[in-house]
Amino acid sequence: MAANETGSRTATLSDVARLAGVSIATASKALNDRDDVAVATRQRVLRAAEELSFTPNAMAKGLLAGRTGTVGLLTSDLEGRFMIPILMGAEDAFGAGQVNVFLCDARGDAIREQHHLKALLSRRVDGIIVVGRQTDPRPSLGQEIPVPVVYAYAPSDDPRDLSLTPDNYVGGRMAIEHLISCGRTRIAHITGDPAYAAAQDRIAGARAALDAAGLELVGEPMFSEWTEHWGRDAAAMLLQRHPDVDAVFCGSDQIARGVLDTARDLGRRVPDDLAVIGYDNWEVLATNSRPQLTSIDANLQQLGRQAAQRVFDAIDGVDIGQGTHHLPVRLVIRGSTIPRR
Amino acid sequence: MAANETGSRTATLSDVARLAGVSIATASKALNDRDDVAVATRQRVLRAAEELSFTPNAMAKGLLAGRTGTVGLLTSDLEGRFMIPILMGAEDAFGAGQVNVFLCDARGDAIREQHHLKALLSRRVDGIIVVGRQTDPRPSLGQEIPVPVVYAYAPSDDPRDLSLTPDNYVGGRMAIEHLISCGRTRIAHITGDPAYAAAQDRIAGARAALDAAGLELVGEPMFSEWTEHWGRDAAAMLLQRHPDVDAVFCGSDQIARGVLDTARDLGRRVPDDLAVIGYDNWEVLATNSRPQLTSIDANLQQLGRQAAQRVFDAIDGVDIGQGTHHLPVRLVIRGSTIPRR
DNA sequence: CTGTTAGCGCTTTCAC
DNA sequence: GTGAAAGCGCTAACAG
Repeated sequence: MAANETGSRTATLSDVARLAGVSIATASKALNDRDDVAVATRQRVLRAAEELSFTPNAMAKGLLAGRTGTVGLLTSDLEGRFMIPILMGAEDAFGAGQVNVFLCDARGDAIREQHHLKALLSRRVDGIIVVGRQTDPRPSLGQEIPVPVVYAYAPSDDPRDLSLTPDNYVGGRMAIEHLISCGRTRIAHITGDPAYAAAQDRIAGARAALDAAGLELVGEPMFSEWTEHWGRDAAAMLLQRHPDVDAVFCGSDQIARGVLDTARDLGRRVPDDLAVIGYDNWEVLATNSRPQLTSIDANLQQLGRQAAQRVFDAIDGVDIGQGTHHLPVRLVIRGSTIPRR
Repeated sequence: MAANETGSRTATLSDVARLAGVSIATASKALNDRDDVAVATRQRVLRAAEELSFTPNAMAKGLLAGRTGTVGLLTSDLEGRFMIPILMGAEDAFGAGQVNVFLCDARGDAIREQHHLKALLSRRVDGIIVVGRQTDPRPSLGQEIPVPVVYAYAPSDDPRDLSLTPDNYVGGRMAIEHLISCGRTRIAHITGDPAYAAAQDRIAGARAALDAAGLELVGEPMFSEWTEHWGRDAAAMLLQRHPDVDAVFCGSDQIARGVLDTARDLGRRVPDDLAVIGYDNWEVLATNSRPQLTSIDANLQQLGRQAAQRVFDAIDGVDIGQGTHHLPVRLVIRGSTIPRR
């Protein structure tokens, strides 16, 4: 019997009742631990259910209850590195209870997203989390959705929605403050695509921290792609133009890896001659570099968990508020900024 | 109205019927494109549905139809790199139609898996895809599941189940054949944890290819972790012990990155002096190295798609067979084995 | 304590 | 063409 086709229809509550010799209602009560059932009867019902390997039909239940114990996760870019931890966090928060997650990947396509949204609504999900692929604001799903919606990572462009997004401004500030506290004063910035809100927010934070210390960025921020290649090329240019830099704040761990490569090629010792800090704390990159990479971690899993929690709260009727909330990030210090003893 | 609590209950079919001035039955027929409805009536019903933004209740439908248009995706390691493409492939295959995916991550915990399985069954999913985190066989869910089950990546340990897994043997063979076709004859192998079936299968394939060419591996396969660190250390040992190697087959792209690093440090030119081939074709690693990394791609997205297709077929009553099927992998050639002109 | 009854929202005969 | 009625599997009053 490949891939299991048991001919027999799955057992229903009435099958259980019949086998136990009681009414459906009594069977229901027994199975749901209601206290107005004789112990002996409950035993009999439980045994019957066991024997038939009875599994209650969640849909029938949902039909009555009005809630399905189901939430929709509407992502736009499953492949993206940032989606996964958020998704895990959400799954975690839900997984504990009776909730299951519908995963829908719109592949960044608005039409598909609308289609998925419709499907979720028709499945009567109790709530929806929308996970974007960047921290740039995305179009709101609108205010007409009959269930609570929370936006994670990419905030909604409608301030009436509730959005949770990592605090890139503070991230940029923390990175610089760390470098300064390591005694660096000639700090440059290499980052990715200037069109990303993330890039700009981090720069703003970085500049604020420099300002506060009476410092300035060495040269202008260098923009291009979020890749190792760019990190290498940019570092080469930087070190030639400004040989006196003593630290580089990188917009991503990938860029930082490239910077480390070039520093090595040019005989600059990290962190002694040059401190390097990355962003995202992509473990597999950050812990396998030489030296290991100090980085800013956006706590995405926690962000996902919080989004889920908010959806829960809203389902329970709690007012979860609105607007875009910037969640704390954290600094993870490794050998690329602090010499190991 | 944050997070959208529209006070009014979502519209039901009977609301639509009332507004259109017809019976529920007629409204149902009109909305489902049944042909025994007058054109004018249908128009009226459709307009009413539109006006109330009526969304049919999939659960009520499912109760009647006996199928839910829903499949369960039971993964054991969401974080893993291999899960995602499979998951995407499956979502793709399903997404086209009316099917939605329930995502459950068991975090590699059998208890949690059982719990999730129960939840899926009670939600009356039409089928289940089980995605493992390695290519080592995993415990079967058993033959008692009332819906079709397909195992992806990690095969089931029960041959009565249907499993789809990448062909690591052929992958190993292809890697070596490619190196040989590049004129290499002194080939070594650096790989990860010997306890992984993947590691052993690839070695077996590699040895077969070497045999066929009358060659032998240089030294024994070097086992440890699947990390860049190990790749660097192993390469250093290898090049010292066997300075005459002209190619290294690596068990993962991460290891290969490490090997490239060391080769560079020791002044070995890649690919001229030393050809390097990785495994997994992890794009972000493979395309950002110097030179770019030739690698074996397991076509995971396609594997996911196929798994979904099989589940579909089984739902439609097609016999999908049983046993473990090894799906083709492919060689992606880049600069680490072939000099760029 | 237990069983009867009435639905949840929808589709589907089967009369009219 | 259209509508009344019978459920899908289950829970929640309410009687007994």
